Amino acid sequence: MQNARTFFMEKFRSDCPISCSLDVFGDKWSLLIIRDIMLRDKVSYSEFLGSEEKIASNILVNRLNVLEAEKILVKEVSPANKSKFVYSLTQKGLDLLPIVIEIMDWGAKYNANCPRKEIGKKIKKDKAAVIKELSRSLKSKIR
Amino acid sequence: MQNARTFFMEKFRSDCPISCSLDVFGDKWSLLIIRDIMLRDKVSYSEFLGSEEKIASNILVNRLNVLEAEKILVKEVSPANKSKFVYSLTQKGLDLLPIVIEIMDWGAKYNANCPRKEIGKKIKKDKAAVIKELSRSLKSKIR
DNA sequence: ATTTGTTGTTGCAAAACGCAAGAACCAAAT
DNA sequence: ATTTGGTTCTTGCGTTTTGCAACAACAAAT
Repeated sequence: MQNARTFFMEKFRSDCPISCSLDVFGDKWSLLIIRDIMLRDKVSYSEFLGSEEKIASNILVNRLNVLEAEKILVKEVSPANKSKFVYSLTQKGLDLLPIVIEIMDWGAKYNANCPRKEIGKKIKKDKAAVIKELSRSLKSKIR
Repeated sequence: MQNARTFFMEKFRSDCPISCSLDVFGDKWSLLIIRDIMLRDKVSYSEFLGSEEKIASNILVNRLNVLEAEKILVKEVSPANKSKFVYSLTQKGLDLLPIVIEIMDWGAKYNANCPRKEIGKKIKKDKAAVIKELSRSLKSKIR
């Protein structure tokens, strides 16, 4: 049995909250999965696998497992299809929404090749309102 | 000579602004360098190298080069010490501030081992005010 | 000339990633 | 019972990235 400090040290580089966050989702894929759930109504492995960025299946499994272990996502058998799993956000996962929105806004602002769609224009006009609205509609789906 | 589309494809996985952003700073180190500049008044290679997370020197050089190439940072000879370089944020780099603040807030909220310091408590109380205030004070230093 | 401070490089081992193929599992259809 | 189709997950293998340690390059100060 290891104490809390040992556990912490094995997992995190420092006690800086930014560093700790990046230890969890600081990679090129994790937040894209979160995006798919938050903004594209995707919920299953096969839907994530189909996204345009073409994540490899082994990487996807690994990231889903990490996000589940971190209690950002919850995995359940689909009510509609018993041979399928669906992933839902937890409150902790939903709280990533402001980060995702800010990243989207920055990316749209500085990439001519990333045309703002409806959501992007709304963000540019009133970011707080978009976060509030989305947060409200996602709230009803959290586990 | 390649056209813009080819250039874009070689660099980015898709035209999603979130994906494009992660293509630039989606790793465990880039935003820690930005944090050091924004919140800890660090400006030089040796100062970044000294941070508690202990980045390797080759990784640091690589990330600084990427951030400079992306026009997030600007590298100049130090006015005070001619054998030293200092890195400054550009407007594009400064615009990462809301992302950094949101990540810090999330990390502090969900890690018992990341006690909120003064800045963290301010963020919890009034996030927008902190961003506004910091943005204002950093604005005078951008290149 | 030597020392000191700062930035950057190199070699090598370990870890993570990307890709392709296919295995495991389950449910529904035949 | 067997097959089919859909979904999830694993494996092998080559590539890329990372981490680590030592050290090289350079300029300024002594």
